[in-house]
Amino acid sequence: MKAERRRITTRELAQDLGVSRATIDRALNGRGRISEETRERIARRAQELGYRPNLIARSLAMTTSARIIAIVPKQPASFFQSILEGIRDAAENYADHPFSVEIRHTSKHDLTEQREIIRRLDGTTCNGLILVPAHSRALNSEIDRLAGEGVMVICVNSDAPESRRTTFIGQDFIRAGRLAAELLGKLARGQGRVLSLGGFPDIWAHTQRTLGFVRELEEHYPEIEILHGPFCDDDPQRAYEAVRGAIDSAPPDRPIAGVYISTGAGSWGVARALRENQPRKIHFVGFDVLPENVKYLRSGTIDAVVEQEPYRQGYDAVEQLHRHFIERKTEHAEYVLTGLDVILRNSIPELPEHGTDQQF
Amino acid sequence: MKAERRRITTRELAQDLGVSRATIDRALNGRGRISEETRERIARRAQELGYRPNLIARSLAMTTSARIIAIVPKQPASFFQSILEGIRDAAENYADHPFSVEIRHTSKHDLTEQREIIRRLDGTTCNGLILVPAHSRALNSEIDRLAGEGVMVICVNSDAPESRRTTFIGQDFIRAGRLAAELLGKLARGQGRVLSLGGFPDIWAHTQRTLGFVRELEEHYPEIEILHGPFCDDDPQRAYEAVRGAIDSAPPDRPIAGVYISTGAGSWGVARALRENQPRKIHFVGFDVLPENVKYLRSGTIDAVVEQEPYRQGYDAVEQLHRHFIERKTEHAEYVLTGLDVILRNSIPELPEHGTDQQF
DNA sequence: CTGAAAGCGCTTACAG
DNA sequence: CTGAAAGCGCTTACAG
Repeated sequence: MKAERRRITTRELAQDLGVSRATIDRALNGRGRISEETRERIARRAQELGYRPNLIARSLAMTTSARIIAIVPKQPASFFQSILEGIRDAAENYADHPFSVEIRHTSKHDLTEQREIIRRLDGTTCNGLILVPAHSRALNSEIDRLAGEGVMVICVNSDAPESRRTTFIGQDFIRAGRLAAELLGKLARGQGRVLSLGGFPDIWAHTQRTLGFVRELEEHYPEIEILHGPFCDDDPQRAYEAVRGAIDSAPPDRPIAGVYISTGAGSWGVARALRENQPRKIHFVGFDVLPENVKYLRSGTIDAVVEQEPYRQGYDAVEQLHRHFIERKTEHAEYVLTGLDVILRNSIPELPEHGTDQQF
Repeated sequence: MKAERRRITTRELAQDLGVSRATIDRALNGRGRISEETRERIARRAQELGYRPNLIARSLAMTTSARIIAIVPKQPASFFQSILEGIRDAAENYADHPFSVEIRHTSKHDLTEQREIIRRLDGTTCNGLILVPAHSRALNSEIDRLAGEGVMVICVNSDAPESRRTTFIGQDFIRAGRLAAELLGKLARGQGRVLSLGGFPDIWAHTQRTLGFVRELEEHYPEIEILHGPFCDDDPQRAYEAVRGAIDSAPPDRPIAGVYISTGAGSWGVARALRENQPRKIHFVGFDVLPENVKYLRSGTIDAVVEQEPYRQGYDAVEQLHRHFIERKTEHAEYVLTGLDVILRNSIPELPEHGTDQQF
């Protein structure tokens, strides 16, 4: 890049020190028997001469491969497809390296099924695990067992924050909720009643977003009254009913001015209820660029969604594992924050290729 | 990744066909003398057996290196720093490949200086060029000359659309303008007068954004009246004065409800004028996450900026060149669209590390 | 027009 | 505890 001199090789380093290249390898990569004295001498000299291994040569020479397993739900396809593509593209990118990514599917985003797969894994069958945890706590013991066996576990999209997973890759959920509140507050001009709906009570992403949402309104839009609605899991139908109920039972002099829900699939349930409530305009900020949500964004029923870049989450997870196993980086950020994008109608270029999951 | 069988090598392919590996290489990589007949036979068989070269082995073996030159302005640092970091990080990522990226700085984003550097380049000194064109047309003949000599030219951040550059990496400017209009229209609830200010008349990014802005308002917010203001180049002071003038001369019964400007540096000039106009709230959507704009986002004077992911633009430019020279991909998208993000106060995690350029 | 052989910078049995 | 040598899958002079 800069006018840096050609990098030094193990051969030159070996010659300089009067030892063999095999010894260099043992010293620098901690393999097998070597006297502490020579190890240290070699390490120091390598440092002095600025030795850095040629990673592609290493990759070409290595005989054993790091085995990564990624557990990804099949449904809802419109959401997990993007994470999957990110994982696949990154894996293909590293296809020539001693590094393989195998994908295991669960039928849906379900704790029991996910736990079954993880139970059968151990430190001899894989070196790394990519996971979208279906529960914020219930997988901790399995994750911790794997971590104890030397498996590097990465949580993607949602987190198991108290487990021994190495890294979480995804949204800063608190800020995501705050962002939705900020926009909703602006659109409502800081006035009126806003209905706040929950997702799953046991999914970290959902609870944290609502926390951020409420905090932001309280701090910056004190005149907005928050109407706390029920958890709707990730179920559009329940979200639909909750919104209908709130609209119908609101006193005429204090109507609903805005709606919030902390989940992507719930968002289009909310949107359907609001569409039926035309022509009264109720502001609504949801989550995730799902095909159903895009439809309502186009028609104006959804003002905006906050997006989390699922493709990049998948891609970055593989990259992080590559950095660990191939580049042998030892430091790993606990949080890799991706995607906190406000998506409006004009943010969407065209319909995503994959179809929708259901006829809702 | 999947349970794909081990990839076939040149050695096996050669054995299968009863030729040498050198011949395989000549056939597949179009090097030197080879009879059309054997070339075709080898190509067909390679296809049948699904041969794909091991790219890291290739990189390790190659003796000549692709030379990439990137021309990046030093000022304004707060903006170009990010592009530069993207370029540097990507280049470092490929440090072991026969692929070098050299950065040449201009002092500011200036046509004359930029053209001087390009004039001294040719097909023997470099293979690829990364450029943030300082003019939408005036560099065309130099770009075309380089393209004619086999240099792959990539425009980043702004475009020279009628030149023979291979790819433009950056925003869809029309949509960026539309997005700003959509948000401003929503915030103003489709009512009132909106002042639209220009940037440089010769920078593609600026003119196209304003085009998109005007179209969106006309199509979706027909009741908004557009007040067409002057070009302010990229000068905060001129933007400041234009806004002051418009506010002062607006008739009391038809005040300014919103402001738009198509440039990032202009945005903080607008914001300063609006801050002085407190407490009347005038909506404002600008461009780019510059430190000065972040300040006004925090205080609420700027409602939002539309962001273009400069880091990624730099990174992707290097990656595209790598794909061409190392992976030898022959197809290249003419447009790689990055960053069309709406940034609100809560989108910003913390102040960027680098300082500001001037005391404005 | 084609092939045999050396080499890129590492890792890894194998021998001592 | 240490070294000599083969090998990863390509490219590239060199020879024919």
